[in-house]
Amino acid sequence: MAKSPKISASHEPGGLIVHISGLLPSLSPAEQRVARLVVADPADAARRTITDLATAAETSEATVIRFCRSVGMDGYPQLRIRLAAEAARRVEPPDARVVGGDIPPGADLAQIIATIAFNDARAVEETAEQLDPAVCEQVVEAIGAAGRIDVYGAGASGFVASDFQQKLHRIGRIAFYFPDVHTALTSAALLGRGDVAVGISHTGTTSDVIEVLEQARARGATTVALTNFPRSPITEVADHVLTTAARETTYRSGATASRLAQLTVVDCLFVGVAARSRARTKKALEATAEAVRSRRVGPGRRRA
Amino acid sequence: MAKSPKISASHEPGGLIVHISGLLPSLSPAEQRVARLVVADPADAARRTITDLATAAETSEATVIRFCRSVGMDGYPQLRIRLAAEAARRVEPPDARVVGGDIPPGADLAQIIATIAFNDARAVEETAEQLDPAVCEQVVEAIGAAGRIDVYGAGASGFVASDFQQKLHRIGRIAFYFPDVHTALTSAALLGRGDVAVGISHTGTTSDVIEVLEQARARGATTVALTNFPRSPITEVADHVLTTAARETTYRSGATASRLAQLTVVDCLFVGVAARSRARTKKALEATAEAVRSRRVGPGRRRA
DNA sequence: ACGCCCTCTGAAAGTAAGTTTCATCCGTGG
DNA sequence: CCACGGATGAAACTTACTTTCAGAGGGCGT
Repeated sequence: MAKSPKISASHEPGGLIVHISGLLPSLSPAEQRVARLVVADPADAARRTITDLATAAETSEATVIRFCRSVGMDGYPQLRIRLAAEAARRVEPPDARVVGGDIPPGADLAQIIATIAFNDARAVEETAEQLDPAVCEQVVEAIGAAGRIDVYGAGASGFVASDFQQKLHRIGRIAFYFPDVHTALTSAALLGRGDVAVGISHTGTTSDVIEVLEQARARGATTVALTNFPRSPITEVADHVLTTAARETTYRSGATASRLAQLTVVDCLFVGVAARSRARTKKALEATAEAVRSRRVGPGRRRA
Repeated sequence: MAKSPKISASHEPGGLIVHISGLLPSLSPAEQRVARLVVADPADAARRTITDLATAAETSEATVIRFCRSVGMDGYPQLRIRLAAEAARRVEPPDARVVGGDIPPGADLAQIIATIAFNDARAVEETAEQLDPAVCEQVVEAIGAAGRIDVYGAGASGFVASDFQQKLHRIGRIAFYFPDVHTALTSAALLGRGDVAVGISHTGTTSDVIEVLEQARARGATTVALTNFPRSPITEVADHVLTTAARETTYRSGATASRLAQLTVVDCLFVGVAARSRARTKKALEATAEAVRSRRVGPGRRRA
């Protein structure tokens, strides 16, 4: 019976739907059908009986129950109630077209802007809602006490990794980021107990990042994963897992929403670490700001 | 007949609790006991099973059902769901401190997270609100028709510039980004009529970026500025000005909120350009996604 | 005061919903 | 080709919900 993975959902009163969509890829096909129905219309799902929902998802009641357990609920009634609560909280959708997340072919610029902003803002909010402060705390602790911090990320997540590195560096922490896998592996091999390795991967399946994190862990470093999917492979090599909550649309594979969510998490960690030693940090920040001042012109605001 | 009073509650989705307490005096003693429990803690009631609630109210299940009917519900499950929804709705706005924008010295992680997320989301939303679709349209036109696009940015804005370059490249536009000022200047000197130069600077005062943009303009390129300050120096060398709306807090000079706002704008432009030639774009996006597939592992699964 | 009737109430029977168990059916890897 | 393990639905089972019904009280007319 140690079977049910049961990713904890208890600490995120607001983000059940988000939580479910994050878990979606890790569910079995039949469970995914259920999940999709639930995510598509939580309020409606809450109204249905288990048999009803099972039928709608073209599966059996047993599968629905399995789904409930998979997303961390005790059973169907609990899911139902949480869904109802979630649906109630949901603010009015601005516009049917906008909510879908995808952009209609004939959209004009104003529509595009509204859609993107809406999704981006949502990703940020929902990410914050489902972030576990306890885990963040542990990560902040680890980073604050670390001898050295390595941040890994590839592709789009590489930007975020690099951003994090820069932030940490600015407040006087010894942090590195490597655009190149080989260099990263080399660095990971030099990590040890008390050091921290942070791996960022939206999908959680980027083998480069996973390998490096694995290496870091083998060397005794504390490993942290930042991903959108709580059961993706990267989480298996991480001591602490932080998740974002972006539901990417197919069309804009530029994947900005997830990037914003990642940045938000990174920023939370950054501020958390900074807050641990406010005085020292402030001084460092001022010094770095001063350093670039000469590169600025004018009074920062000029002309009537 | 005509027995159950069944005061309709269906048309007042928000006021179930109010509704119940309103007709509390008209209920029978046993039902009143149930009603009082429900009103006192709707969320708790929603969690209980009918037997449980009956016991707590020192009555029988039958009475609970009668109570449900009395207040206009079909049965207990419906009441439960409505209660859950109701209880969820009365969650309170985050916290006064959170709205302020700055982070109090003694803040704990949860507070920090809420504050940051709130500000980040706000920055994105407000940016979208004040973005001028007409200007965006012109920029999109210019980029869509450009022979070549240069994107400039330094420091934190450099990330965004680089991101934009990558996005444009992904959909087959010829775009460049230069981390180094000298290289950027060289490139700007090679621009001409029909080309586009985009300068990104949060403060709008970064001399490097301004100079490069100026150079580009002198060569006949269309220049675009993305900044938070509509009257900053950079706007004087730009044909089109796009602004973000982030109010940075002093403390987190990492400046994430402004970065998120910038990314959102960039994304809007990107999608706008992409939408101009959907077919070609989609093909390009698919090809690039395919290219990194081999770098992904596993089915995103394998229990803890 | 008595008894009739009417409402309130919970016990128990009945029905529906939710949960568990188990046999079967794949696809995977030896 | 077989053994294995996960996924799945049918059916047995348990729990929750609903209905029925009879008894307890209480007002009120005689």
